[in-house]
Amino acid sequence: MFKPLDPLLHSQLRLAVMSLLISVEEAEFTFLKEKTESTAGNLSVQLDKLEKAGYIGIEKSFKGKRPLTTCKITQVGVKAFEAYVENLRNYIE
Amino acid sequence: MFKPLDPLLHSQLRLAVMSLLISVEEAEFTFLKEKTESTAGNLSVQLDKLEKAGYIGIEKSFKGKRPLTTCKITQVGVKAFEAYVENLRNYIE
DNA sequence: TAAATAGGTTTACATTATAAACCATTTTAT
DNA sequence: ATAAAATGGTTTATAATGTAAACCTATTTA
Repeated sequence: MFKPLDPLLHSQLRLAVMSLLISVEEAEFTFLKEKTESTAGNLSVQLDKLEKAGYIGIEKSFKGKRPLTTCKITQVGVKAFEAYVENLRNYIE
Repeated sequence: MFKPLDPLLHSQLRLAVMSLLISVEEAEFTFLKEKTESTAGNLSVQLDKLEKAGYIGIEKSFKGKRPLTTCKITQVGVKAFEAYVENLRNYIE
């Protein structure tokens, strides 16, 4: 009935990030920060967790002279997100 | 876009409890415990929080000689649950 | 009458989330 | 030239949260 909800995804900010990343090729740190209206610190920490879980990939480069962090959802991440949503439905429908 | 998710409802166990209570006249502690597969301690704590928020009402009585705790969702609780679900949709759809 | 069960509550602990503080560099203003 | 502000983040300290273990009272069973 109530399947466990992946704790990594059952977090407002991480869920918002995954929600953004699932519908886009890739996204920059600042884009995610604006869309989620989070602080940089919080976002940084949560992106790390998602990366360590293998849900997203993070690439660091430069845009001009400025550092640039680019995020991309992985196949593992897509699967996890879909499973989470599926499980969640049992709670809210 | 991403409206804040009521922290009181964005918790696996509390959400499961609310999900059960919303579709039933009232429910006993032991019923909720079985359906949610939670420990009694955890359930007790979470029910307290829901009650303090005014999302549920808790009545204590006796069934025969045994203590009986009965829970019932309030109108405030119903509203909060519906708002939560509505907000959540932006994250998962 | 001792032990097990029922129906919980309290509390201690571990995990988590969050923002404040920080860092390196770059741009703008003076 | 240089001080001040802005950019693009990361680290870390603290608060808040979730959870189960330990506990409690009463009842039933052996």
